[in-house]
Amino acid sequence: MDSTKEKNDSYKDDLLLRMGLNDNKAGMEGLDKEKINKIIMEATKGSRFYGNELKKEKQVNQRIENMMQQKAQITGQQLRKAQLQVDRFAMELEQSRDLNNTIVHIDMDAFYAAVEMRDNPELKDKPIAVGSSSMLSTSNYHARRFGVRAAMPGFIAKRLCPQLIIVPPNFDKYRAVSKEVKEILADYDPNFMAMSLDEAYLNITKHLQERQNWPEDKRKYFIKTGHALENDKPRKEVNKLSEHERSISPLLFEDSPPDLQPPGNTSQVNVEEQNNPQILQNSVVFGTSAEEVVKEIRFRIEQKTTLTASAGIAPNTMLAKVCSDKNKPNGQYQILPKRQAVMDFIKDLPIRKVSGIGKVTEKMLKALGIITCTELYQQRALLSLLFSETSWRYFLHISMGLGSTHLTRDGERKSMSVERTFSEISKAEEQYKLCQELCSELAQDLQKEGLKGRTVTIKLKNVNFEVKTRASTVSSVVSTAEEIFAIAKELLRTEIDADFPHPLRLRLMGVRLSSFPNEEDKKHQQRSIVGFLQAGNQTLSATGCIEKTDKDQFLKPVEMSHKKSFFDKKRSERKWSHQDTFKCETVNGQGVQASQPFQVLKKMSENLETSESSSNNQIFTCPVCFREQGSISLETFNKHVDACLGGPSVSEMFSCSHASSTEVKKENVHRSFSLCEKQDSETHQKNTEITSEDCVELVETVCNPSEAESVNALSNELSKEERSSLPSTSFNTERCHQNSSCAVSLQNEDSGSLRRQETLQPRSYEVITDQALICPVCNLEQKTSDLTLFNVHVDICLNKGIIQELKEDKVNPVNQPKESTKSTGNSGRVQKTITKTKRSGSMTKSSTAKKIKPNNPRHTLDIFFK
DNA sequence: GCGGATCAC
DNA sequence: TATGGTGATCCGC
Repeated sequence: MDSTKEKNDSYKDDLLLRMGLNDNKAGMEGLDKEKINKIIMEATKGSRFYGNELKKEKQVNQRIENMMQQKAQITGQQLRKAQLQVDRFAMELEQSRDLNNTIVHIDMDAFYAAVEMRDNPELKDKPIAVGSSSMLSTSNYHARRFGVRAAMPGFIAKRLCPQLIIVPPNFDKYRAVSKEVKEILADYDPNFMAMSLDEAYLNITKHLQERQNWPEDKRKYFIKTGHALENDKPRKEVNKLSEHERSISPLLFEDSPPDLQPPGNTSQVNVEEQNNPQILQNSVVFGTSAEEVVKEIRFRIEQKTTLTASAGIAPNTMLAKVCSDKNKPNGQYQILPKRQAVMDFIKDLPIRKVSGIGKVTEKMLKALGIITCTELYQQRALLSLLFSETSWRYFLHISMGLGSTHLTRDGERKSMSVERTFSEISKAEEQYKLCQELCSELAQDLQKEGLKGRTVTIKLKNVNFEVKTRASTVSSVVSTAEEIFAIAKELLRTEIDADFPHPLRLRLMGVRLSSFPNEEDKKHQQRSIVGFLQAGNQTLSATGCIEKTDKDQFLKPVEMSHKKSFFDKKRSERKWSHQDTFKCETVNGQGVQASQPFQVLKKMSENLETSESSSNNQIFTCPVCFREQGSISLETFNKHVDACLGGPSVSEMFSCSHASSTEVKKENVHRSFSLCEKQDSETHQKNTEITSEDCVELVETVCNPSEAESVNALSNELSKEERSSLPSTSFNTERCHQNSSCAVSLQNEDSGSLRRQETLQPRSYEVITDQALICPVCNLEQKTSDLTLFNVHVDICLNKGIIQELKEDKVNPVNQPKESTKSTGNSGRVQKTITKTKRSGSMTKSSTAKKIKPNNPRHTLDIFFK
């Protein structure tokens, strides 16, 4: 959509802040700004929505106040020092300024509304908006004169403009039109970056070079002609294009018929049809400059879709985006690739125009007297003391007119979610049901992209518009509706319980899955799998295609001998960890990583499970010696691998493993492990040194009176449903050992952190036992036969234990995490040690200046820093 | 890793 | 009567 930001400003800012400073252009016809604001206020005042907006505003004001206090404490010396450092960076930036690229930002004008108008001539001269009575996606320019904007609820829009026609969105249609536009764009930059259905960036640098040698013929386009009455229209449009674009006013745009062609004639002129003399009556030749190229693009878009687009041309994406807004609608603007041209343009540019500077950032900067880019530059030293490094560097880029000069390809998706707004739902039953439905939907979407992830997040918005998110990360990826729901349900339950006896009065619920394994992870896994299964094992088919390089690596171990193979490394790590004295240091919040041999086995077992032939005897290839092991049982094979590794029996590891895992960061998790492990070591005395030690260590660590209670507490955390539906079993050492068992081995890592080996995956588990699944935490038999689900259950149980532990911590402040934490002095609060610092070497900041939470210019940052 | 916030579209 | 959905990122824990 074009300038959603501006729409929000005029609507919300004026509504809430009544600052009257934004450049709302709604005044010429329709309603004047004051009247618009009055109507909006009347419609909104006293609503819950408004109440929440006020609350949020107060928070922002508080942030600003904090910032101002910090500002007041900054000394002249600090500022001078900062100035030097920032200027050094600014100089580097200046030196690396790149004006050699021609970036174009294309933005379709009032896209959805324009499509609807095009396809329904009755709407042509009327104010329309696309959306629903609760929310509008966009409005046409006619409606905008009444203050009707995107992101405005339809019922308020109706008050502003009673004649307003609200059209429900037809996304399929918009997608189809968008595709047509993109086909054109691809001619100029096959790697163009689509930001949405109606917006895209192009890098036409290469096209421009090639175009210089193009004959006129190649730059010639024929104007499609409709019936006689319309004949002149297109030509007129084209002529307009050759004139100053500024002369094309919104009024002209509004008045020009959206359907230049009669409805019946849908044929479009394109390159293939150019030779058809019957269609062609007129033609236009575009020049070779960037400006001409963009005119050509817009011309072609209009010819093909009967829709207009606006465009910006500049040396980088940030500027191009701002430019495309300049002569909207149906206009274009160029910043010439000269430093001075850039600076002139930037000079008085309000920072709010820049993508990434939103309402809050604008307000915070305004409090510092910063409205334009010039002011942003002038205050650069101060900003470096008040904002995070990410933020002030971003600000500096903007203030110097810098941005990305190349378009980065879309990275991999990081999350997927579904959420829904509804009329109040307060009954827990209905909330669970809804949650389940959302999980199902999400699972379907995930399946389409073949995604699995480890973090489930639920989002709740109550009737007062207060938003909460709650997340849980489990050890193995999940993707099915059942798996996700098992986790989401518990998160929801915790929230419901927390407010008991009051119900959660919800107006929105959402479920998100994230922590998808990245490419690295996948390759890693592949390698492990291939290593085990490549030798003529059919199960390869289950893993899909294998990369050649990976394959080679395992097929020719001898040739690889000069390098340390993956397993070699793991083997030495393992030995090293055996020799090293174990230190029981935990880092709060530290993730647990799988130790390799275990991981490998897990993956292999998964493969066995998923393969069609899951008989016990398989042909295995040892990942250590790379010898085929013939048709043997898994257990025998495991023993062989162990022998190769010189480590403990794999079968022991299996039996000494946990059916699930979570992060070992809370003590009660240790406790449950210890209890279990204790039993385990009694029955299995052949534990490795390291595990034995660990067991002792752990048992000692938690050997206090509350330990048994902790386990009980965990099982008590289970819902009534679960308790009633499951057989009540006392903690059973035998089961603990056979079915789940707990602590595996602990490695001493470089960081000195305590890590637990990745616990066994359910499928591995299934390989070795077909007994009932009993949760090692709550000790209850689980109904499910789905092992992933079982795993999820155990993770949840463990997480619940963590929650329980936190509650205990609250009650008893003495019970604080002791490792890797430091007291902050005054407050007595405990902070986690900073393990990672993003600060660049040369930059230091005043220790007194606590960072203000900066804005989050998502893709702007992408664009800036990639 | 979690939760709140900000931003874009 | 009534104020969206999806995805990303950052910061401080």
